[in-house]
Amino acid sequence: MQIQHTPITVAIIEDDSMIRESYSYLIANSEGFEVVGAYKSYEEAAKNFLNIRPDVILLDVELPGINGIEALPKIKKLLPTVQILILTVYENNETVFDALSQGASGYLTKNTSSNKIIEAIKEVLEGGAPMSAGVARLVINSFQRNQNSPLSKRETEVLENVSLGKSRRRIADELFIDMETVKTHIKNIYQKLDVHSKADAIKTAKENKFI
Amino acid sequence: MQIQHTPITVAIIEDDSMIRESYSYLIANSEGFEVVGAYKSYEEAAKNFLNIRPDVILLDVELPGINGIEALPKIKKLLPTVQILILTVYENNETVFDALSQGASGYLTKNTSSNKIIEAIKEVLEGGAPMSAGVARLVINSFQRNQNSPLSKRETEVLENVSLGKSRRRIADELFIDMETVKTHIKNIYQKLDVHSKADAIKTAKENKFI
DNA sequence: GGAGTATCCCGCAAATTGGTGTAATATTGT
DNA sequence: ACAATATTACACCAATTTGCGGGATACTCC
Repeated sequence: MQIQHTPITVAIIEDDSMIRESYSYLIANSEGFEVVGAYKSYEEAAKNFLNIRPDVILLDVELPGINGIEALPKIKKLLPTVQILILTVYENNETVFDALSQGASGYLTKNTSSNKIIEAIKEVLEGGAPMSAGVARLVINSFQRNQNSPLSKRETEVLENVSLGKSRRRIADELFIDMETVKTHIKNIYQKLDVHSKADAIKTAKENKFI
Repeated sequence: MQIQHTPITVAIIEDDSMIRESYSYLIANSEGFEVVGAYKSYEEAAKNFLNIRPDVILLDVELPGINGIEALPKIKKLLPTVQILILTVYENNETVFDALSQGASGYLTKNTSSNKIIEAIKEVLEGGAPMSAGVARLVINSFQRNQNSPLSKRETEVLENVSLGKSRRRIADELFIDMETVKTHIKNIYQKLDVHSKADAIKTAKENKFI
């Protein structure tokens, strides 16, 4: 029941006309919101973006022509300050992380309820990052270390430095130990991980979240 | 208004008795929830954990003795399936990422409203990852690439592979190009980033989110 | 007391790295 | 269509790094 001096302007890019229109209807009928564009492809949207300048864009991933992920950086280039919310059925690792790394500020799956979408639009404009539960868990899991690492604390530290591209000499200097010690640690790391090279050690360690 | 056959059991570790008791009261008076322990330190909690086995733990970061971050892996070891929610005033990068990498399943700041805390407990048990808006944004920002990278697509690809510890030969093989080409790319990368070594290139690129 | 961790030492062959050039072809933006 | 970038490739060189083999001392935790 608050007075909105300037309504929040929203654009939608979604190829399914049913979904597109239902979102349009939902948002247009929410107090303080205005739908300033609804398009079925990035190409169609791009023609009008510079005139309409929405605050928030709801973006589908599976689109004809340029898909949502590819569209993200292009949109950001045209409208650097716009907040982009992904709205899709895809909830697999790769799509989520690609979208986030390309500049999405939020990620909702299509089973999200109407009022949660409205909430999400408000939240993203207040500096939040709305995510569906499953997406949030994916994201958080990506940070979690394996608690059962076979590597000791020091070994983990050494391998982390190796993964930053540092040479043994440099690691030794930074950890205030002898290069021979670093050598021994790496030798032991290789043995524990059953690998025979830097690259394989980093790969195995990352896959198992030891580093 | 649904029937809870087995209430959700919650434990709280929080040194401020005011806050601890107010959370206890709040949760104990919510339908379907039971507070099975409220402690002012990890040490105190650890004595009782194996008997009470809560579903969810609300954990403060600033604690006397072992702090919340250090307590996380210890709790996980005692109770591998428990869901831990961090509840704190700290919202800086380091604390958030430390907590998540040590196994926290959610991160709430202390200005979170009562019913949002109850929501968060439910959410985390349903496989979600409740976060305050600011924390969510921190987490999402950590994924975002810099859109103004001076590196070309191929150069970025090469540098990513370098950062995985791969040798030039191996990168060449995997990208189906000559090793000399990889060398040229690396040469150009060094020039663009104004560095003279692998480690510095990776460091600069990561700091600026080029990779 | 034994297992694991952390530290340091030696030697050696093979591979990798970083620097200096040059240059053809392809792609992209205006 | 032109200019700038990007991508590809080649040559020569010195220095450094890497991975593997062996062995040693000391400290901690259970």
